[in-house]
Amino acid sequence: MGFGKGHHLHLIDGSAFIFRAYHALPPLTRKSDGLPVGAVAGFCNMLYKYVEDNAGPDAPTHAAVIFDHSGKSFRNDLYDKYKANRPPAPEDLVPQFPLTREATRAFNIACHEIEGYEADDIIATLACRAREAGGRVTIISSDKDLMQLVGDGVEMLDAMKNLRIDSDGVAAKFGVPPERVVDVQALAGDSVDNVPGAPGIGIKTAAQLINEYGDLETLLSRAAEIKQPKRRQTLIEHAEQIRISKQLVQLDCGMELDFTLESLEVRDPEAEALIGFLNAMEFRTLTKRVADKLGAEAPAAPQPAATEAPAPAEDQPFDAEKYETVGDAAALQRWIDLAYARGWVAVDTETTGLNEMVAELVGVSLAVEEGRACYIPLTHKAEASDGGLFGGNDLAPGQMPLGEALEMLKPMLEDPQILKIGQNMKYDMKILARYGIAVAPIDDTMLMSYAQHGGLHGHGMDTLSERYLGHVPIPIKPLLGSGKSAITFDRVPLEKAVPYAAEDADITLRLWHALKPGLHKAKVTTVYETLERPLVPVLAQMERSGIKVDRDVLSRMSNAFAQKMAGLEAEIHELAGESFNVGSPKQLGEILFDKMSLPGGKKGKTGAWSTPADVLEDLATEHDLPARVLDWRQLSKLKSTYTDALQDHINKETGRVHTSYSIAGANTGRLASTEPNLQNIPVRSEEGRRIREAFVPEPGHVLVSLDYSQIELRILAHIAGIEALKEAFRDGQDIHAATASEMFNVPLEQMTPEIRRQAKAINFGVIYGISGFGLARNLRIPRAEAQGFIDRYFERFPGIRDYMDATKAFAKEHGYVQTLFGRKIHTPEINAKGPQAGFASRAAINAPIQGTAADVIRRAMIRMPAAIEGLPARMLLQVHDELIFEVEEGAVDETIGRVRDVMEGASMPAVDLAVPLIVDAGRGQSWAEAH
DNA sequence: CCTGTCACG
DNA sequence: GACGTACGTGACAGGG
Repeated sequence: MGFGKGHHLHLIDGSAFIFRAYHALPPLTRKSDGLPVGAVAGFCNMLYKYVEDNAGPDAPTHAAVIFDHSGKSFRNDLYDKYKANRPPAPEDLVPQFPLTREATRAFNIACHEIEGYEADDIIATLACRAREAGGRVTIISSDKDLMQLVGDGVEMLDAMKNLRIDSDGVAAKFGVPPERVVDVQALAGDSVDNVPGAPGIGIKTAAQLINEYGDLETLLSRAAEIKQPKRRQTLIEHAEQIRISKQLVQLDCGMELDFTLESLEVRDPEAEALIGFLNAMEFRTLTKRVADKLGAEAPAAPQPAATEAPAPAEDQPFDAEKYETVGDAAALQRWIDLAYARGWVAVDTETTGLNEMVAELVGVSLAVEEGRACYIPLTHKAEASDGGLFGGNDLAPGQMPLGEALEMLKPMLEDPQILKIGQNMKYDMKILARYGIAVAPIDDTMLMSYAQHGGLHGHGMDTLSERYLGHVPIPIKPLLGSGKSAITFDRVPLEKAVPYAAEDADITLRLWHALKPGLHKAKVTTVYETLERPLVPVLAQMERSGIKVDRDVLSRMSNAFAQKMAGLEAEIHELAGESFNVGSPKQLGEILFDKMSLPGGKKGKTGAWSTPADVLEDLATEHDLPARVLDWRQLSKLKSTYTDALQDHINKETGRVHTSYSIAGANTGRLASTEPNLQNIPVRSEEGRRIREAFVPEPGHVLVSLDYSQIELRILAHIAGIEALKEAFRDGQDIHAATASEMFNVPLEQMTPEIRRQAKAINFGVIYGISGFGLARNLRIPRAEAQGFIDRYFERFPGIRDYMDATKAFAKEHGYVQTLFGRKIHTPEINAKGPQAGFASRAAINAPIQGTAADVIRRAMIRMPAAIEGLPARMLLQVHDELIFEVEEGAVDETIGRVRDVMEGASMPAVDLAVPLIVDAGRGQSWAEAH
């Protein structure tokens, strides 16, 4: 069969697969002989996933995996320094290269490489030929060098981000259409491949020039006309170098191939060959999975006798004596070389504080294997000779100059070939970003723990170290002291700082070894790789962006609140007949329940009166004093938590407020916002909502807010399979009114706000694991009546009860529940008896729903930087179902369009929801207007 | 440091 | 049959 119209060719960039697999996995070795096979294992898993993902209606008719041939390519003849700054492949990866070819053939997928050419050239030639023959092409790679091929039936697919890149995507990245990409690359050059380009010209400028002059040759021939003297000179001076650069980046579409397009036709895998190979590699899980899939029997694998020990026993004891203090360039270079030899390094930064937007770098520690770690002190202060309390500002001796050390570390920290391992890497990334270093790629032990043990325990370093290494880390407290006499880390003497700092990196590396295999065992690798790890750089960027807050607006509100509160306080004291602290529930309770003998008082655990708002609200119908207290409390809350406190969070340098998001804080997968919490800025009361007027855009910009409409109810409808709910959502109905209509037999056109309100409360109750008591309290109706509502609800939507029962049963059996994307939320209390059991079972019912919604918006956020690249728009905040952007005035509509597309399609392609996700958008000169 | 209260989704 | 319950967070003030 010839290749032609209607055919679809997939071209997989094999080398990219290998390197990704290699860095994504710990250094696995084959049990029987110690052959390193980690990259092969990852490669096979990726191929397997690829085959699974591409079995659908859009399946390719032809496919091939293309590899780079070892050795030099024809480009080295053009330019001897081409790719000269690439480090050699890691030692333990080299023997795995031929094995990946074998693996590809075992999957019965065509596999090619040609001496003297790079994979990109073979891919280019095949893509051109397939296009000429009238077929479609998908290139599975994220390599920007391949983007020049896109267009006219050729697309790219970034398998890691699950992102399709078409002409528009290329244009968004390079600012020019695909056919002009080489021109831009020739000008901008590429530091990774060592393509020189034109010095001082980056992608932005290059695109601008190309768009102005049409193409590179025209530009170079008319370079004399360029207005900016610098640019003009650069282009004239480096014309030859730019032409060579173009040859370097230009892919060869016309090379000779020793095989035909036809020969790439997709073939079914042959069970025997594939299983044979996997078994020989001793990949037990994958062998079994493939065998199940192909309906064949997994051969008896050489079973290791050992039981599955959770964490490998540590044979290297912790020994602070072995940690090295790095004080000069030669020593630092040795550690950098060690990192390159391994391909990974654990990194930890020491700073002057916990606030990454303010703290200054004090030192960096590295670890390359268990027990082998160093600390590079950089800005430790000398101890004062007179023994003064604060010491001087002179630097302690024996430290490398900060600039020199960072200059040496930067290439390694940014090298895509070196995996940087950290515990809570967002912190270190943010610190280093302020010194011009963009750390990547990363692994994060905190997130590895969260992905596999969310709900079981905390994920801080101390907890993890004790649990998985049996080692209590050196506490920081004695080093820094506390209270007034506390010092910052740069004042800690080196002999104490080194053991502490180096140990942190050592622990992190050991945790990585201990936790990495567990990801696969717990089947949460995808969760970690698609929902946790890629969020780190996205959040780091958002937090560094911050949001502008108008201090004057807040300050005026604070004053107004203070005045009103003073008035209320006087009234309250008058009504009470005595002066007391209105803010003390204890004292207030004594006034209300002892002195005035009002009913409904309850005492808390401490024996003090409890005075929550709902109790005061009941009393307020009869008495003025509790009514005034409620007003006072609202103002007090707004003032102390928002209008006062927010002002203290305005960063001196940026004039903006920078929250910090905990990725591993909430059990369900939600983020949590701290210092300050920008996820609980008031909105429900009119008075509180005005606080949002203080959140403003920069001049010439607009705040844009996009939020998911009813996302949790939609997910409930999908998960529990409630036909009536699904239909209502598909028809775009008012969901609470539709629920009310169904439950109370009221036609939609006769719906009253009161009936709708009750249905709304029930809908939310269901998400929370409804109880008659809870609903009764929320709606302020008798418990029996509330129970009647619930019974009727279950009758009309029987799928709900089934879902609740099934979820509880699953949790009881497995000890966890799952979201649609595979996130596990552990429910250790589910089998307890006593009141905890009730809590645990409601939490278990809620977790898949809340957690799936959290996963959806995480996916949207991870895709967002690519989606808005090139637009003058920044993502600033996330509030669970809402994303807030700051956008230049002219780009608002375009931004809303792109963001909405990403958000509404965020579940795809992993989960195809049975209901549409709908996103509402708003814009304005404040958050109040935009929301 | 714990508890109560209340802001958000 | 009684008991106690809506899910998930973080910040602040009071009080020991």
